[in-house]
Amino acid sequence: MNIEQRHGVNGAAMNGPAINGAGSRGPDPCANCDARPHSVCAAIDDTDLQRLASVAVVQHYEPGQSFIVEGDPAEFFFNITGGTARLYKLLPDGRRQITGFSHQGDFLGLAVSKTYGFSAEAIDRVHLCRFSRPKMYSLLADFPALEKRLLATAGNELMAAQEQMLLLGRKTARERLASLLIRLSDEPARCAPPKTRINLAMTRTDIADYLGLTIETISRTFTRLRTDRLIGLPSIAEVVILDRPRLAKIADGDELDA
Amino acid sequence: MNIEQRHGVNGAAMNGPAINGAGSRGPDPCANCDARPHSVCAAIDDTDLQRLASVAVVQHYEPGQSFIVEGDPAEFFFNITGGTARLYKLLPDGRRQITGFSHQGDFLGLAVSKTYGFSAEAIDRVHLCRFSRPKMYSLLADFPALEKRLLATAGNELMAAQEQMLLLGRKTARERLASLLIRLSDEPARCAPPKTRINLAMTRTDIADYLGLTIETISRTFTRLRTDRLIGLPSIAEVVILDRPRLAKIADGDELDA
DNA sequence: CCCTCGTCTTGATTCACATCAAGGTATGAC
DNA sequence: GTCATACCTTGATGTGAATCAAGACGAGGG
Repeated sequence: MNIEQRHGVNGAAMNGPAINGAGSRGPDPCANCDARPHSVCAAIDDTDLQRLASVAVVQHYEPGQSFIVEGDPAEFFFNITGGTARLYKLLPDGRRQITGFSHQGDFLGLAVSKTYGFSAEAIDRVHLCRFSRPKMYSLLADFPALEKRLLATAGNELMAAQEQMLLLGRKTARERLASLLIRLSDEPARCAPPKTRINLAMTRTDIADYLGLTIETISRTFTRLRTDRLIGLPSIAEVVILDRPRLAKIADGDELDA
Repeated sequence: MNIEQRHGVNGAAMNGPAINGAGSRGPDPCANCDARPHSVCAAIDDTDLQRLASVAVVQHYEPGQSFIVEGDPAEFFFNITGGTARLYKLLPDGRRQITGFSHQGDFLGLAVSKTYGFSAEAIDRVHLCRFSRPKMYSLLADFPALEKRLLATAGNELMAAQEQMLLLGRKTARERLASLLIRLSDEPARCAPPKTRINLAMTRTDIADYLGLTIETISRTFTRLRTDRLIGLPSIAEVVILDRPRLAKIADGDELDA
């Protein structure tokens, strides 16, 4: 398994995230935020954006930097405005389980606990807004619509988590990878048709730790899906879905053989 | 496994759940509800209990009866007032993953979706309150404290789900069972000291489907924990924890051998 | 009491995936 | 260009848990 130490990124970028007070990058950052329509912030009216902006702190993280550490005091909530992050938990010997990937519009830190229950790390360059807990709570008190939206978000994440438990507890390697590919192809287009071409932001190691497998098994399973003409692999970070119906059946555990 | 829906089983109790309009079993059912302190209903003041009672429908289910079916229209929310239920998802070929067990005070149905994303079944005799979605939403609108409480609940469930993903994706059989036993020993006593004696409401099959294993592996692992003097098994449904510190270390993946 | 049925335990064997090991490929530094 | 470094792929082998197969135990019924 993956017991070896994971390396950080070297260079000045590791000396801390770039921080901007919300006021420091334009007249009204929230008004121009392209993540707002996709995020819980959409619950707040245009007229109240000043208030929202006043409690948000904009931050940027380089690939590999972590911005939530499991066990640390849970001081902040986060809202991803760009890039992709991985959320994960570790066992003492280094075994890692990635519990999810967060993208533009995702809200992190819902768990009401003294400390964070997971860690979060930037995969590519991540942009986010940070909210201190007290300020977030006062925001919630003032904007019931925000709370409603958060509740809906939490419900959706709960459903996704149950789906992932089914995957981890009961699906084969082939079914797991097929599930991931189907999900990724559906993902960013909220209502649009599923994509045929997928760009993998994450590495094979990330995929393995997300699906509860090893990189070798991921690699072999990719190869097998390709030789079965279900997918194409034009480059290492790209997947083309060639036979979506069959891939979807495999993902749902609905395929006689394997 | 599917005993429910059978008309003509003997005894009136099996002809569907017993239903009481909230008003039909006493002057103020919510005021006397022993689940209220442990549930989201605690967010509602004594003075507003009439309102709460007016939207709740009390129901009872016999062992094996299901009250949520995955894929059915999600018309209701549920609040367990007594007994234990299993929540699960199925694959077409019958593979089952139990995503959790619900007890007194647990709230079900948070996911905001047209249809239920999981099924729920009574293990022993289950008592619950049922809320129709529209009525629940109007209740939420009138009692912001209720919404806050639901959000907190959802956050906790999300944390539990992440913990379970770690278990299913990365822990060994021994670690999984140890984790379950530690959790069960902590469970009902919210702040009280952990129990030494655990009563298993669920069968070996339930445990297996919860931990992503088979009954044979569960049985062997129980035996092994017993021969290692970590637990005692006075009867088939009882477990006594003999060496909690070591069991907890195993559960956390913190034990050199196995 | 014995018999049945459902559940649990134990043993023998198999298998899917992990581990160990080697080589291939892409990228950036120099 | 060469070299170094990640990262990925493929092959050989090992192993933890699944599967297959008996039995054992306990509760309930006749």
